[in-house]
Amino acid sequence: MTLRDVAQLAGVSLSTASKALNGRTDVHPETRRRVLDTAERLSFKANSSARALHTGRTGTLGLITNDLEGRFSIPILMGAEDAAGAGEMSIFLCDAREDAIRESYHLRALLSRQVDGLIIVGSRTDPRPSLGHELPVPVVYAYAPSDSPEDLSVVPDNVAGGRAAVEHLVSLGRRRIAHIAGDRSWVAARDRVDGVHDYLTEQGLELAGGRPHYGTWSEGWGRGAVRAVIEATPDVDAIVCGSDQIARGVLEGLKGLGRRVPEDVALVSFDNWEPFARGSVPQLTSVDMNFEAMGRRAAQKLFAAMSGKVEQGVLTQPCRLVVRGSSIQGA
Amino acid sequence: MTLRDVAQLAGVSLSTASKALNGRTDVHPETRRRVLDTAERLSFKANSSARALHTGRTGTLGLITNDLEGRFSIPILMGAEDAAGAGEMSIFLCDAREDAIRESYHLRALLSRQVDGLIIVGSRTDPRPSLGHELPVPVVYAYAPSDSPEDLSVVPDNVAGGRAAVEHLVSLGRRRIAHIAGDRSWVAARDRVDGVHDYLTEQGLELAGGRPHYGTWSEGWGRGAVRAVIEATPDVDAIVCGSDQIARGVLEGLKGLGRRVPEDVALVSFDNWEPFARGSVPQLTSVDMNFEAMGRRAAQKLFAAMSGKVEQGVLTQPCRLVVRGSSIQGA
DNA sequence: TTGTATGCGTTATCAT
DNA sequence: ATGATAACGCATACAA
Repeated sequence: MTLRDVAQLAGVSLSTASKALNGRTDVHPETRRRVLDTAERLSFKANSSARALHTGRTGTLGLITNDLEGRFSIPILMGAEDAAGAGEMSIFLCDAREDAIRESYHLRALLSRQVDGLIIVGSRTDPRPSLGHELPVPVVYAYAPSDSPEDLSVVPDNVAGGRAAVEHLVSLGRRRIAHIAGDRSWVAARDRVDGVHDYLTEQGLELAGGRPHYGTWSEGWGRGAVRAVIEATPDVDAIVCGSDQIARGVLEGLKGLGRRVPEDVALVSFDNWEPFARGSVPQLTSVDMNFEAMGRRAAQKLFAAMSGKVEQGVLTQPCRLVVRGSSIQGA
Repeated sequence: MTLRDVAQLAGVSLSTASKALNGRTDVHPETRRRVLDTAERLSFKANSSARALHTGRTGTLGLITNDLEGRFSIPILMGAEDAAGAGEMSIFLCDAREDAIRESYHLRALLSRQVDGLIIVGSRTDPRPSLGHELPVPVVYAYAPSDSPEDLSVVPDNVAGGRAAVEHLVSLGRRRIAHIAGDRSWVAARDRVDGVHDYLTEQGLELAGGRPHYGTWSEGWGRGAVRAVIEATPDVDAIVCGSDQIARGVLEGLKGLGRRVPEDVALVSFDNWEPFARGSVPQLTSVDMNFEAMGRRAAQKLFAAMSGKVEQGVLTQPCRLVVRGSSIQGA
């Protein structure tokens, strides 16, 4: 099924058929209708290799991801699909599995496929090595920013997320707030801590126990840490947890200690990973990273760069507090 | 950077350069080396649109998925990447979001991009509508089988998985085994029940309480159901749970009832979704669906079909029991 | 063994 | 308004 067939059946020349299908001017309305009709009838779709060969644009994006479970990359992919609009763009998804060799391998393959742009998704918000500035197509880094200020990156605003979490608790009248955080070596953990600390300081408050408790991103850490927190500051009335998984551990620990959530201790966590956040009793109030919006934004910036509007630096994507039963009774 | 440039710098003609790079015979070793060297030096990669236009093969696969979180599709994608071998294939990932309109839309787009084959991933193992047999490229259905016997599908062997789960419990000496299953309307739930039932019957045993307990795929269902089970059959010494999430609820419920796991009651579940299976205390013994192997298999079958070896029917992919602390002390 | 010439399906330029 | 024709970059049949 080629354009030639369509042209023949419509009784026009190849070039007229092309113009008609591409919505160009200088083609009689009647002729255009006839061409469109026959194309529809034959369910003709232009061969995109041929088109790409001529136009130099393939209408494809490369998405290289490094998060093994696709927890970030699938929503980001969906956002990018949306941003592209009526399916003008198709996306190659490659999994680099945190391996630089594999990543550069995928990179070469994608460039050879003449993708129009690249989105690089990391597994944590710590800066990652830049792919360099010699690439023939624009690149946007998502979730993990590039370590080069000349690149463009989109990352979640974890500091604002931390503020939002603790602001919510304060607005509920809680004042003795502890923070059981994630892994100190992760920027995300420290950013969240910073946001919490900033807001408390502004309000003339401070963390129960005077400092955050760093650990690991696990339920086990939450279970263990909450014992220490309750022991050190028995009057604590709220806990900010570094992730939903930590919160699940904290919740379990609090039950074991006879504290009710949210009556005695309110909980707010991060990620809003629904299987975890909505599986517990009570469900978790959590700060959502807005991955899909991040994907949309990344793709939009990519399109902008493709049309010449290059931008640099790190853009932050607002987070969104989702309130559930762990912080408000009856929610 | 085109082949012409490479040829020019290597001092040969276009066609000689092409032959040299494509490893064809009838080219002087010395000449080939010179061409390969210059290609390497210029980091030349053939324009795949041009190649595709000529050969009719794009070296791309389309993967249309319907599972929102990418829990199935990412491992399946990885498996397919592996099966393709040294990165010969790139994969378009499209998310149809359980929407037939969107699916057919992606389908059209992928066909217009001349993908060499298609993998269609569903969100549950119930049969799904076939895309038809008029497609110009081979299709393999993964996880959710096609409802047409003329198509080729690869699905997890949930019946064998159910057998494996209960066989493990019986081998540990458990005899009063209950089954808190998932949603009865899902084939996966019924298959797992069937496997459990078959093995028990073979062994002259039967389920504690005489029948499985169907519900929903949630922690909440597990929490509630386990109370009823313990009440009805207080001497139960093992429970097969329809999913890891159900098992998490069951585990929590058992603790509330003062039963120890695994000493009093052993637990086996399905999915081996690590964040859940490894987050609890004890960790969950679980039946893994082997998604990555499923992806490899699907891709292999696709490649076979692409080279003429068409197959039909539903292939089952073996599951794998992962033993952890919920069934064996000290594990 | 090497080079010349042709075609893949499309778009774009230029006559008509 | 329409149509002939030349690219796009590569692979191959065929001539040298």
